[in-house]
Amino acid sequence: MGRAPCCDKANVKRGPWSPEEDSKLKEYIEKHGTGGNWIALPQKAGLRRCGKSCRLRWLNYLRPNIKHGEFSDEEDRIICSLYANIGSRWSIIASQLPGRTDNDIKNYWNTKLKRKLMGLLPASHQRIAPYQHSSTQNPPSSFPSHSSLSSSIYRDYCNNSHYYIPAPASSFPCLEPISVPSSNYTSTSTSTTTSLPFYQNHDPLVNVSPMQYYPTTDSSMLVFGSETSCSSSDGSCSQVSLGREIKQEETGFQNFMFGDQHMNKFMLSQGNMNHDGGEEYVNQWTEKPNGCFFQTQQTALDYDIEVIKQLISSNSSSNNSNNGYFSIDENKTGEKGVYYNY
DNA sequence: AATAAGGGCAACCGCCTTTGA
DNA sequence: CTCAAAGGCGGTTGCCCTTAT
Repeated sequence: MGRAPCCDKANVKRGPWSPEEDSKLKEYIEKHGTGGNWIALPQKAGLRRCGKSCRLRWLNYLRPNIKHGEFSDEEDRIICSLYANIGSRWSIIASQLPGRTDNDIKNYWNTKLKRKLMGLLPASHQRIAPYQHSSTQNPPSSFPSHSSLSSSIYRDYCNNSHYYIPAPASSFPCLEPISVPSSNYTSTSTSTTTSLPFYQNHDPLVNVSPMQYYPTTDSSMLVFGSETSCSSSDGSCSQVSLGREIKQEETGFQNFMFGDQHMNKFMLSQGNMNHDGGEEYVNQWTEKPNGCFFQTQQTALDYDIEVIKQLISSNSSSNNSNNGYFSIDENKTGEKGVYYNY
């Protein structure tokens, strides 16, 4: 026994929208709004369409300020950065690109950008990270300090130093912090569209999914690695681990374990200007009693194109219906979360 | 010129989440 | 608190156009 259909499929028109239908829908919404009820809208607007279809048509095509056409390098960069961190969360990615719809970005990624990354970028244009360890090397035994990693790498990358081979202008110039609207992620967030800096989890010791980034009740922190649901009454939280487990022996800072894939590090962070106008790099990792790491400052947004490539590869080879990026394992529960302030 | 193959994109499908009665 | 309806989202499909043979 399946779910009841949202509309009478036999009596609704499907397929491409005609200009007449477009103008009817547009006119109706401009005059009356959506009324908060898409299901009832088509009838009121005199359309023989499913409400969902109307919604999609409006959101993806008819609503004002929709941008169509070529994506800029800047947009490419943002898409890649976010994809590297959160995977195919198109609506979130779209929220960072004014005028672009999730559908647009999804199509663009699947048809062009992915190919661009996988096929057109010559190896010589891909970044060579100085800290990238070989598979025979032992991973760092302890959590690294900031100075050895993010900030210097970021500067080097931006300056096209010997650590990095300059990328073509059309690929990925120096990256900058990206924020995501907090309202998307947790019931503890406000309804405003305040943006939160968007960080990759670096804690190798926990069962982690970079897709999870929740503002906590402490507004200065983000929690990674676990889906946190807090009951409104007592404030207690249960956490459901969503990521695939990271093997203990693969706990190097720059190496995540996603399924069977080693992932080179990538990171997003936030610059902090000091009084001299220069950037201040004071990343400090502090382990809390509960095993969570806190980073007090971080300055670089950085990722390795290999990360994206491997994500693409793992996606395409995965049988997981959940887009192959991260599977939700609801049977796993954990107490650990990783907190970052910003 | 005809046809096949590939690419691009709008639209649909179905699942999950949210909302409100 | 429960449950159904609606909204939202990501994955997939299928049509149309372009390019290659």
